[in-house]
Amino acid sequence: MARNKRHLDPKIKKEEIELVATTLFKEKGYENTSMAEIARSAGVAANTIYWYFENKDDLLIAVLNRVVSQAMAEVVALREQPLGTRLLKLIAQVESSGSLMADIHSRVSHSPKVQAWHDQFHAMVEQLSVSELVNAGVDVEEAQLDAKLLIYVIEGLLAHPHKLQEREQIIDQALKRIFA
Amino acid sequence: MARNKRHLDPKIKKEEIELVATTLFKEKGYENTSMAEIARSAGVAANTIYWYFENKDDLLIAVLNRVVSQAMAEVVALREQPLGTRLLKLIAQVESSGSLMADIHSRVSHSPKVQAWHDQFHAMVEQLSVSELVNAGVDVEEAQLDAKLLIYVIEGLLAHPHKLQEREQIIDQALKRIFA
DNA sequence: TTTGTTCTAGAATGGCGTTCAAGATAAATT
DNA sequence: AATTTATCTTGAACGCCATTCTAGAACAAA
Repeated sequence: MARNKRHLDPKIKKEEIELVATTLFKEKGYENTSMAEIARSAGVAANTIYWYFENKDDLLIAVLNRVVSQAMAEVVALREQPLGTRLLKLIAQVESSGSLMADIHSRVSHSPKVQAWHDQFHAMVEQLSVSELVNAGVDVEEAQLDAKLLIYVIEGLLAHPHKLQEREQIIDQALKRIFA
Repeated sequence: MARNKRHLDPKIKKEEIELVATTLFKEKGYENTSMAEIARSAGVAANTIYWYFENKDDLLIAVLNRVVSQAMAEVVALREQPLGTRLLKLIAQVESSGSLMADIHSRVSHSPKVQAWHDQFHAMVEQLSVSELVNAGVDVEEAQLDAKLLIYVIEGLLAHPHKLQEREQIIDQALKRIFA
């Protein structure tokens, strides 16, 4: 017993755990997914996960990096499209990640690492938004503030359920107010 | 043993539990406060709480009602003040409740009751915001959308740390954009 | 005095994230 | 080829948590 599966490439093992965790976190949310379940789905013992990740929050961060980098790639492919269209697409993307974004916020107070990830992510998004706004003709000084407004509106849209049409209306309104 | 404390007015007992829970939830957040700790602080056995409340989420709802009704009273006292001032005061109020607002969002997916409370609370705040905006001269049709924008911005401010000055700037900017 | 309702608490349950100790496997060194 | 070392894997346990079970105490009504 205590059979070892070293013959399976160990680099794939970590990958597999991240992949399974990504799926489960997206489907059922962070809190509703137990380490035991992740392990079962990945075909390893529960404590094996702890060889690759310090704890559950670290696994969450790995999942987040994975999800964000993929989303970024898909959003970059859409440059040339108008800002509103891209925002809606971005929101749809993030929304397909289920409650992941909400999960981040609820873990921020528990884990300094998640906190750090969150802050950095916010800074990045804010920077991107500012340059988008400046590009679109907003005064440089005000772009900083407008970016925050826009981000908070988007977070609100993500955190609360909306019909697609409602979402479009709200985004339109936000842009209209900013570019009035 | 199994000494009973009936001589202490039982209506005060429930009150005491709610009061202690309010303090602890505000101080340390919902997830970081255990039922055992609440019970200890209230001077009862852990399971006694379950006579008064179905579960921890129900206790949270009782605490929320308590906090909100108090906050509402203090905000009403400020009518006559301009909208921006009142918003800042409101945010300061809510912020003094620690991570309570964030805790709601993180419990919404776990408890249908918390979900219902959250939805109702949102509807109420939205209604109030709409009438504020209409009062302040915003077109009735647009007030609906602007209210959502405003609420999401406020939620964003609550969910993320800001210096007082930053907060004022962001609120000013939001109002400026809406009333442009 | 008896009966019933309201309340209390010790003990147990089951689930969770996490740690421990004991190995198995494969690679590196002799 | 033999031995040591580093890398992995695991069953079993730990401590904490929300919650439930069961027995019974306190009081009110009959």
